Amino acid sequence: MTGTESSQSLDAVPVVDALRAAIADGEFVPNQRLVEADLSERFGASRTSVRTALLQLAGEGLVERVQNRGARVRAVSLAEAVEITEVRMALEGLCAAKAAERHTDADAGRLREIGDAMRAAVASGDLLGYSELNRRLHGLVLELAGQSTAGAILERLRGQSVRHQFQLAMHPGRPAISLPQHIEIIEAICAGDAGAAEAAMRRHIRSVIDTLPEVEAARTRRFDAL
Amino acid sequence: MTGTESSQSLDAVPVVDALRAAIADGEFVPNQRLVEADLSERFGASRTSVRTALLQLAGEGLVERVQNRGARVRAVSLAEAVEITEVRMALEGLCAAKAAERHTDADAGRLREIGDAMRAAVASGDLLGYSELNRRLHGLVLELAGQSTAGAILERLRGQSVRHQFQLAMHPGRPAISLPQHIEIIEAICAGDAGAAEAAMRRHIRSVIDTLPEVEAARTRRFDAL
DNA sequence: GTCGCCAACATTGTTTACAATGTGTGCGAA
DNA sequence: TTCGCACACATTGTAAACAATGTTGGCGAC
Repeated sequence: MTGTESSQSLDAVPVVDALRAAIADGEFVPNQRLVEADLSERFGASRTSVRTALLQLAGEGLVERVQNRGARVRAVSLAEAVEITEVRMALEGLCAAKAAERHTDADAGRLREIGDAMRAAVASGDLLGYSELNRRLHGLVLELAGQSTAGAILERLRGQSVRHQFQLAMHPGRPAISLPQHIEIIEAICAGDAGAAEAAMRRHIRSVIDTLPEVEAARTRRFDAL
Repeated sequence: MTGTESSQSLDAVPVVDALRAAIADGEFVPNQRLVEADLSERFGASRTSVRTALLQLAGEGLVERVQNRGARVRAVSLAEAVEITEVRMALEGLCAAKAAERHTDADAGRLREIGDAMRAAVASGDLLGYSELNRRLHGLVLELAGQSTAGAILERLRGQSVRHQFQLAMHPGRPAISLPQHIEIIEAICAGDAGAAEAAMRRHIRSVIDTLPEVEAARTRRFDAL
């Protein structure tokens, strides 16, 4: 008895959401096998529900399936994380440009609000708070862009690279680099300069890409130390 | 062939492919209901297989499903087609830049070969041939880019907008506009100029976006004439 | 005549049992 | 010992029956 069952089962939450959350939270590590029968018991759902959930998550790129050999949590390599982030660069660049064209004065206020909060978080060394604000900023840009297609794709990609992204936020010295980039993005959008907004967003994400290898190196060092 | 065909769709491989092809070929029109039992008989498969296929195609954005009310072919509006093409612009721009950086001399030969064939097709008024060459060019750029993430996304988007794209190829006067753009893309990639390749690709797809409303207008006119 | 309700139908969602496939293990022979 | 082979186990894939849900048409009341 895992004891977690009474609270979360009762299938109030669809299996697919529970599984996605479990993977995102790291309860299942990359390459871990996902046996249908086990998950069925874990979530108190039928094997069919688990099966369809696995199908869907395979479509989202969170799990890998091979015929007659089951599913496992997909491990995204550094190279794949770079690829994913390059796609994000292109797509979020597009969204930043659109946001610059479409935003209202009220939207500008919301953007600057996040910018101010970011400055405060960095000043006080609140890494988790800054990480959360980072999510909110990128999310708001996406919302202002009104690009549902790009938005859906970015959401999926975020799920795939959530582990790498999280490590990034904790990388030493990272906020000092990314804060001015964020401010630059916000100001370009508020100024209604689509070209500048796209360029600023791309510069920002390019620097993320350049930092990914360091994050990976730090992770492997930590792993080797065990 | 960025393909590496969905090695994750092991449930009902034949059914899902057959259904996808049927939708792409227009055998099922947008908004047409897809009743599981009917499809089951149509493809000689069990209802379960059809069901998982529908699940997967819903994930690919080709069909829409509402709880307890079944599935239907997703109709992509003009606005959605524009959004999709804007995403394609960003992603294919990225791929063009990568292709410029990574291509070999042999690759350049293949690119120019397609370019020459395109000139010939336009000169002889071979619309279908030109349309096919267009597909091959974009596919080759994608292959040279070696971006499997972007490739998979673009493949999905192509499936969603295949109808609009096809109409586009038949649009009068279109080849005269797109041919020099294609040549420009090819030359920029062969020159190894990533920035120019990306810019050329984006200009090309921007012009596709600008043409989409006309195509839609022509389509509705043809529809009204019936 | 129209509105609302109820019952029959059509269709999807879920559970269960069964078949097919892949994997590992132990036995026997060279 | 070690290699092959066959059998048993674990796991996934498929099918069919059953339950739940939404839809449609008709009947009666106002």
